[in-house]
Amino acid sequence: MNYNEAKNKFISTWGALGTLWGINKAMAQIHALLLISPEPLSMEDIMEELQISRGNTSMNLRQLMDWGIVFKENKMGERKEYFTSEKDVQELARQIAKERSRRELQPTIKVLNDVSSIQEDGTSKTKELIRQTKALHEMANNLDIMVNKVIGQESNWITKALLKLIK
Amino acid sequence: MNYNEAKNKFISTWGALGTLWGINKAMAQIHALLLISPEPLSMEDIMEELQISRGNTSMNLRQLMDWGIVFKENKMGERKEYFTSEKDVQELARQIAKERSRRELQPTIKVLNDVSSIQEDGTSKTKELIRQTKALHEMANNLDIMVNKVIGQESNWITKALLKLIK
DNA sequence: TTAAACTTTCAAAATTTTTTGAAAGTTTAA
DNA sequence: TTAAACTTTCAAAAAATTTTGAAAGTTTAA
Repeated sequence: MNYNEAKNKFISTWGALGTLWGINKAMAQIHALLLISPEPLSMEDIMEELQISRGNTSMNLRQLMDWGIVFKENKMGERKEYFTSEKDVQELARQIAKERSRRELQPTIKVLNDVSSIQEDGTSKTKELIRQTKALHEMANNLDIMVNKVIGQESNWITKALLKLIK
Repeated sequence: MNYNEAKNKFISTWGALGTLWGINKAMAQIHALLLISPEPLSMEDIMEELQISRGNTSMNLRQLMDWGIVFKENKMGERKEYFTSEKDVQELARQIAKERSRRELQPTIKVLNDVSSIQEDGTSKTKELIRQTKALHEMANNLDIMVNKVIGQESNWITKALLKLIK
């Protein structure tokens, strides 16, 4: 496998994987491309490399910036905007964990809390609803605590967390 | 909020959340419905409750069974098939973690390994591709080890893992 | 100012995913 | 056997998501 084959394989795998996680292909591929690019890339560069339209590129870059994993960069003396991604994969994971907690875990915990707090009425279906949503609430909450522990940790956390879990 | 409001809120939230994770709405909602149902439900019950077609119900039940989180049950003296979900949420999480590792993490690790093993050629772009895919490989691998630790653990693991991480 | 060089927006088109429902398949009881 | 009671399959329809590209918007240099 030479450089170009490897690059294409990585970008397309990352795209497919994104799809599996509810992230669209273009967004995941732009991220993959920036991640392995030693230099910042312009919108033209990205469009050209991935064969996607200007609008698509613009919108997905914006989303990646909202996620806090891609940044604008300006080269001095140039009007054009360039983009880089977060290069430290631990920091990348931390940022993604943080955003997913904020966007998904926290709203879920809220709903589970509301639902599990309904008035017990003695029927088995109400009992079961309360029991199960309470259990899910507790689990989601513990997960969120774990995620936050990990977010607030210095670099190399994944290795450290692993060690703690193993022993 | 009464029982029906709570039930509907839970089912529709679970559906929306599934969508965010690449699981279709019907599948997530069938799962939610079974999770809070004290009794096993038939296909008719599910179709009726969620207002979805027979084909849709059949296909999604099959997927949930492939995931190992929904089971067929036969009531004696009845030909109809009934379905229940895994009720223990820790076991549920364990099963989901196991399947996601098998379906997503392991293939990803394989590709990252292949891509990061290309021949170094002294160019900065090759160096960066190797460096970044190696870092991702290491991270994916550590995650997989963590997941497997956790899968192989007895019930209540999430609380235990949490305690270990906190101290 | 103006206009060139860029980026963003958004309605429409393309694509992908999900859902439907009827036909085909299966199982069981008689 | 047959037929009733079910479930599964799958092509077509519907729905949801993604992508396009041109027009509108913005910024900078002169």
